[in-house]
Amino acid sequence: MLLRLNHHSGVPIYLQLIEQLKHAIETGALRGGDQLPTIRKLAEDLVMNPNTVARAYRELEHEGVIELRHGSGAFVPESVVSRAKVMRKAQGIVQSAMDRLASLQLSEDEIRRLVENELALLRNNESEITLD
Amino acid sequence: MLLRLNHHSGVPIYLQLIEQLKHAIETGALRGGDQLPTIRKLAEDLVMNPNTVARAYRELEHEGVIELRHGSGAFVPESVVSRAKVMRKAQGIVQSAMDRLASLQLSEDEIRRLVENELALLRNNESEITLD
DNA sequence: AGTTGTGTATTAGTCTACTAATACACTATA
DNA sequence: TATAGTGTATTAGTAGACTAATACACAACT
Repeated sequence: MLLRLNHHSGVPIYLQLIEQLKHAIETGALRGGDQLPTIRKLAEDLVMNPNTVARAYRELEHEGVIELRHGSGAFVPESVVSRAKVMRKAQGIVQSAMDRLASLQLSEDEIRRLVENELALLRNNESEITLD
Repeated sequence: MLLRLNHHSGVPIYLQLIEQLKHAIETGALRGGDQLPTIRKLAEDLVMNPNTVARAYRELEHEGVIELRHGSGAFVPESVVSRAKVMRKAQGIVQSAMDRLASLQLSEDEIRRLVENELALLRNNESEITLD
């Protein structure tokens, strides 16, 4: 398994870990039933605190991507296989949208704001203040 | 001009201001050549520190959306009119993509991660760590 | 020139996200 | 039931983002 981490990007390590582990599952590097590296083992290899790895694992479990067994380890459930297909489809949607946006000369921050705006609309929880 | 602000959403006020002011321009509530509300005036109306408004204005200028004239005020340059069209197009792209993603039952965080992933790919600045 | 209204800069306080240090609790196996 | 290996919980330190307090600098107008 190959993990790409960047300690100087400003992106929290635990988020990068989540992304990379998901990628490993989606590409088949990790398959249903497989056991993931131990929290301590991975923390040692990556030279970081076990809690940081634990946080990534915890969130992955919360999203249903992995399964944590207290005292035993972390495992990839069989069910994620079909989910991987969905994620690949989603990734394609995002990629084509980003490509089209990039050709419009938008900055990254502007793209992020458009996305956040749409997400907020799908949620809808705002109050109003009126000026003359 | 109507401003929608939410002090309890966790989204920084200055970012909400940026979004709302852009929206005002894109919808035509603010037109080319118009003067925006004074920093102090807007800060007073919205009951916040002038620096917070100033920050929003500063970033909007950095993005070319408004023009700051030291001692005079903040203005909407004529050039933003064509840009508004581009932004409307971009907004449409994002909206359709978000709709399709939402129908795939993705969480907001998952969508954000896909977006960040694509943005990173368009940039490309990572180092690798290999595990056995 | 003076005055008033404008944006700008500096500094500091507060809050939260992130990471780490450390101790705890569960499970498997001998 | 002992022990080694696993995930879990609590607490604290650090850094950065956000906002505010305050003083500065420029521009228009008399």
